[in-house]
Formats: sequence, structure tokens, C-alpha cells
Amino acid sequence: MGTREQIVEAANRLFYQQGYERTSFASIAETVGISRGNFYYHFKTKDEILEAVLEARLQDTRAMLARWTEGAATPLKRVFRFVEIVVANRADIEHYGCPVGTMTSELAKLDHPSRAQAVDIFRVFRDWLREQFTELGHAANADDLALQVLAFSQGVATLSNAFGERGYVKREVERLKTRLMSLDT
Amino acid sequence: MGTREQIVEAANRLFYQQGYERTSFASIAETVGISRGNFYYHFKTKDEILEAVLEARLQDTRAMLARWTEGAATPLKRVFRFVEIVVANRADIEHYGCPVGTMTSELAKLDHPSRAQAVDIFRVFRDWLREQFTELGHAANADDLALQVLAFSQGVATLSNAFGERGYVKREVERLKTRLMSLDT
DNA sequence: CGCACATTAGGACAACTGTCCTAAAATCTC
DNA sequence: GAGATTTTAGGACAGTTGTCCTAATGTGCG
Repeated sequence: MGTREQIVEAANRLFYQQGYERTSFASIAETVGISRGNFYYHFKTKDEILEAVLEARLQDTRAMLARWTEGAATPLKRVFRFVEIVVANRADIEHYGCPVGTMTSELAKLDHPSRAQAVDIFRVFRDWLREQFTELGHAANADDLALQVLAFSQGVATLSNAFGERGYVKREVERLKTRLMSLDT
Repeated sequence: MGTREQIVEAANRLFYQQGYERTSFASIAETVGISRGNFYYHFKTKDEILEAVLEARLQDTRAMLARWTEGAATPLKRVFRFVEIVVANRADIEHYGCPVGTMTSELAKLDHPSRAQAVDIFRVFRDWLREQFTELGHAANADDLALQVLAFSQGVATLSNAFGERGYVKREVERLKTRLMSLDT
């Protein structure tokens, strides 16, 4: 793997685990195992790294959703797949929160130029969910339902991160899935 | 107002608007209009300020909930009062997110010693909500309901902060209130 | 008033920040 | 293998960080 990709990968992880502001040029270089001078050859500024990280996350998200669109037979199963993210990533979320939600929050506070790019990741999820609800026969309020599912996962992620209680995430996910099943025809 | 209170108030606001990590000793001193030397007389470390800020938030929260307990006639109206926080603070939330949620998230990422203190603010809300649902006659799952209402407000706050869409918060709050009314006997 | 104490200002300190430069090393092309 | 280009290392730079010290000022009490 090229140096540039290694940098983006390390920065991606550090931004998630420590936050953007906290993560320094030096610590990324140290993680990758290169000198700060070499670092500068690939990225001139910290903002450039952030852009690359957000771009990578955006593409990863699109690729994941594309797999889900193909992999799951019904729209309801696809929505379930999304809701179960918080279960699959429960351990990370307890430690560091939701990668999308915490990044947008931090960039909002920093009034960072790349904030819109971070929000775009939310938008990709939202659009995808809306499509699923449309297919499910709820075109009229598909966007509302998409936002409700997004808000659910953000709320559960935040509280899971705060309280870290065993069984909480799983319980809430099951509850939502039950509610969602009533939407099926 | 004493210098110490002014410092805590300024730090409270700056921590909310810019985040804890971003906010510097110097910027707090500048906001209050005192020298960094004087600052050091009142607080030895940045962590000490954070503790004072969290303590102040905790007391403010308790005081607010106490007023609500007295001010609203029925437990359902009290819960409504809570849910409407996100409407009342919509403008701030669009800019900076929920003060409680974003603070706990940031401190979690920083692995900060005061993280537990920040979570305590969540806990105060949770306990208060649980009491309301108990009074409402749902003692069996009062804590679950409290967590659901908390998660709702966190989810809505995060998405409102991300998308900033007109009418979103109000719409979601009305939807939840309708759902909550079905809990009333 | 005069003295003790609380409060303040201003600056010093090393460590770290993001940024940038230069020269050496590695790699590729012919 | 020679030469050009890409990639690397190491350190310099000014500015900022949290922390700390000292001396001056304010304030209250006898």
C-alpha cells in the first residue's frame, strides 16, 4: 500500500478515536512510521488530510450501501441492515461514538470549511434509506422515515457512548425493527 | 459577579461553542478581560476549569428540572417540557449541537478523567424522566422510556446540527408528543 | 493610618503546533 | 549504468499551548 493511502488510513482512525483537533501532524506521521518531512510531501496542510479522509469515508459508505442494495432481497431487510450497524460496531461506538455524527459535530464547532463534506456522508445514508422506504411503498413520507431511522441510530450511539450499558443497543435495535415491520405490506 | 464565576461562565460558553480541546487558556482570559496570570490564580489547570464548568452545568440542570417538577401539573406535561428543549434551543443546536451530547462525546474521545462527570448530567435527565414515567403509571419500563426520550432528543439534535433544515425539529417533536400521549391513561 | 491578605498583571518557560526548506536517498527511464 | 524524477529524512521556523513565577496593586481590618 502506498504511503499516501497509509496516511489517510491512519488519519481516518485517529480522527475517529481522538477527534480532528486533538490529532496532530506528528502523531499521524508517527503512526504511519514516516518523518514529518515526508508527510509534508503528500499533504501540505492538515485540512488537506481531512478532505482526503472524508473523501475516503464517502466512497467507503457508497460502496457499502451498494453492496447492501445488491445483497439484501427486500427493502425492509436493507433497512434492517442499516439499523444493525450500531450493533455490529457497538464496541467502537461505546469508546468513540458514531464516526459520522461525532465528526460533523466537531467540524460544526470548529466552523470548518469541510463541514459540508462531512454532512454529505449523512446525506448518502439518508438518500439510500429514502429509496428503501419508497420501494416499501411509503414514497409519500419516505424522507421522514429515513430521518427517523437516522435519528434513532444517532441517539442510540450517543447514549451507548455515554452510558455503555450492556444490552442497551441490542434492545433498542430490536424495538425499532419491530416497529419497522409494521410498515411492511 | 466575581472573577471566578465570570471565568466559569465564559469557559462554559466557549467549551460549548468551540469544544474543550479547541478552547485555550488565553481565549478564556481574553473573553473575560483578565490577564493569563490572574487566570492562574483562580484555576491551576485547564482540567480544573472543566470540572467547575461541569459542576455548574450539573447544578443548573438540577435547578431547571426542579422548577419543571413544580411548574408543570402532570408528569406528561413535564416530559413534554423536556422534549421541547430542542425546540427552544433550536438555533444554538443547529450551530453547536446539544451541549450534553457533544461534551460527553468529546471527553470520551479525549479519554478525559472528567468524562464521568459529564455523563452524570445525562444521568440527572434520565432519572428525572424515569420518575415522570413512573408517575404516569409505567413504572415497569420507566427507565426504558426515559432512555427512548433521551435518545430521541440526541438524534434530533445531531441531525438538526448536521442538516439545519427548517421545520425539522418542530415536526419531530410534535410526532413524539403524539406518541407519548398514547401512554397517558 | 499601617499592615496583612487577596487579587491582579506581565512575562518566562519548555513543549508542541502546523508549516516549510533543503539535501540525501530511492526509483524509474533510457 | 547515467540521468531525471519521485520520495524520503531531518531540521528550522514562528506562533501557540498549558503552566508557573514574581512583583505590583487593590482591599479589608485593627
